[in-house]
Amino acid sequence: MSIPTANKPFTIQDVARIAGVSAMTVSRALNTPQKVAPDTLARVQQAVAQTHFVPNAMASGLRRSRARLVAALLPTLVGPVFQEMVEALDRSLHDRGYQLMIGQSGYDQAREDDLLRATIQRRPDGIVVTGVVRSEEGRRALRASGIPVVETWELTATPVDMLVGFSHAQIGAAVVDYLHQRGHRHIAMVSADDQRALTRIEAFDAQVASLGLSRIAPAFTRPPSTMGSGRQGLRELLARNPEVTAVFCSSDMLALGASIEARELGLQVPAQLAIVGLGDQGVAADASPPLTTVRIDGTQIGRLAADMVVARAEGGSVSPSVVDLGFSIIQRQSS
Amino acid sequence: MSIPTANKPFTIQDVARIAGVSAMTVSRALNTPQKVAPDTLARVQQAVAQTHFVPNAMASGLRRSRARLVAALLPTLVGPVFQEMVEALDRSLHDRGYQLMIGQSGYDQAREDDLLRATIQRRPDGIVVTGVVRSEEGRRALRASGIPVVETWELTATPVDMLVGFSHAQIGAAVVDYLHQRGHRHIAMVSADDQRALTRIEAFDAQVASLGLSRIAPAFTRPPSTMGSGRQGLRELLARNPEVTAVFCSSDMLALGASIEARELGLQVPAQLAIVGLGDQGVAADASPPLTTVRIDGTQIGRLAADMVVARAEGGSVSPSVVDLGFSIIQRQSS
DNA sequence: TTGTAGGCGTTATCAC
DNA sequence: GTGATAACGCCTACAA
Repeated sequence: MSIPTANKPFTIQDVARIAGVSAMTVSRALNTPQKVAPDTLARVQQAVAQTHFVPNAMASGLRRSRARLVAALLPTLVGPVFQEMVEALDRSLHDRGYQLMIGQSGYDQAREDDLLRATIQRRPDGIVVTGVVRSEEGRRALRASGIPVVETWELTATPVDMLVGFSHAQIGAAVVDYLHQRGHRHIAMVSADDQRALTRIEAFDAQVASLGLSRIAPAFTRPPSTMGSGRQGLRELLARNPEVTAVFCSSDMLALGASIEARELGLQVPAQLAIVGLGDQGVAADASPPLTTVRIDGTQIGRLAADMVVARAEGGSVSPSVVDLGFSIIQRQSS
Repeated sequence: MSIPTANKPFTIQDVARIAGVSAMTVSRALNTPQKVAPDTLARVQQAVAQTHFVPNAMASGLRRSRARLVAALLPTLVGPVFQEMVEALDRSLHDRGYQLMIGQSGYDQAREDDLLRATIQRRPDGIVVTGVVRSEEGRRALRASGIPVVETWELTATPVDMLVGFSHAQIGAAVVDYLHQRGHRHIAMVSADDQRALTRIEAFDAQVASLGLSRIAPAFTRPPSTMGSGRQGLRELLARNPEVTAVFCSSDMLALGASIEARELGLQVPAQLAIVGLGDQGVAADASPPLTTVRIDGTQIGRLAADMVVARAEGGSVSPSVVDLGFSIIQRQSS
């Protein structure tokens, strides 16, 4: 076997030469086989097979101004939070002949702008962003690029383009109401501290106040949200505020950790401590006790985002271009 | 604001015109700023800022035959198994100016070949595959492409190109030895049924036999490996073989589920049932009790794969081109 | 049904 | 230090 040095791969020209046709005919055989005579087609296919020719997508994308590629930008791949959405996006896009390209931004602003620029460079047919783009720089770059954009997982009055999300403020308030109705008077949060989480916290605190309860400062966790940080968060919270009888965790993994920690501390869930998670990504239902959680339909977000992006990439228009998907509280045994 | 139709984004020509220079000078200003006069540079930068110009990576990639892109192909993004590796890959590549593109293949053969082709089309500077490529078709396509390839997470006598992995057979045997030494005589597996898992099972069974123990059929789970399937797997296993005193789970999420289920069944871990996981991705250490697990250094795999791919993409050679990273059994309280 | 010419946006090369 | 030219590999438009 030869040393795998940069022996240039075959081009459409090479294949054409081997098949005894023009490059254009090879292109047709590959893209619109019905427009090629059967025996010509066979000769081309034979040459393609023989050379293992794979067309160069940079060249065809350049010529067509269509990359058949959609980019998804996520803060992190760690944890189950965005998996449903990515899964659904991937499936939907694949079915329509688009490839999904995933980029990780971290929860860091500079990194996000970097990634945004790198993504725009590839001229994908669409960009799906997790969360809303906050930097003016990033927003302008996106708009100037002319690429269809879907922001997700959050609402905003000023989307860059399209949006499919839900209200974190509503979630914060709804969870307070839910726990209050179930008799809890000392309720608190174990939460990440990203923008979406802060929005929930603000609404949570406001609702606590409007019900005449006293505000308890949340225990903040560092990203990524893991079982371990959930355990630590709950420990800190209860050390500081032992009167707490109910916690709302900003993700199911945190809630799972909190549940484990509660047991370690000798607290019965839900009798002595009620726990509510966020996301509902399987772990919640599979835990013991099964966790009450705020369900976010990631699959639906992914599907809608794919629909929107593809529609616009193919010249259609999308309406409504802003969708609030809402959420629901799934009651299980942890509360 | 204008309707976001396909108003063509600016090209390097537009920027050149605005800055009053040639396209070539803009290109230099962007790529080798030290080679242009300071005031020219300033004029170009001003024009770039004004237009929000972002260079077209398809065009530059085509011209340079370098995409500054590395593709990682994963069976799934669900679950923590490959996260460490992806995280490390992303970080290493980003630091060197490469972008990481992630593709999901599912555990499906046809889908994998599809994804391989789609990936080769983009002409990335390297491809990192999780697991070894099994289809002859896929292997040939990869070799013909001339793209540096790193297979990971597994060993094989016939790598496509480079490889950084570890021996699943050794793991299977080592876990049997470990549990046997700790006095267990009825040991079994709760396992996924992908190729790597099957290799572990085979070696596990062989070692069980060579120690004179009787073989117990594993409980198979469907991908993805979740806590829920771990719970179900253990339930099935114990229903069939109540004599089992130790289980080896093919991932930490399965082990976590098994641990939960054991508790539900009223079994003390580890007194009545020992549990060993695989992966060591945080959840193992954060569980209660903390889980004994076979540690795989995903970070190291990611880093090495990035090193290898970049070295080769930049014309260097890599040696050794096959690395066995090994594994270690981390003893915690579940065994 | 097939082929020829030209250009997508960028950069290597060589000339000034 | 800067610019003109050509070429990367493919496909649109048009011609045969």
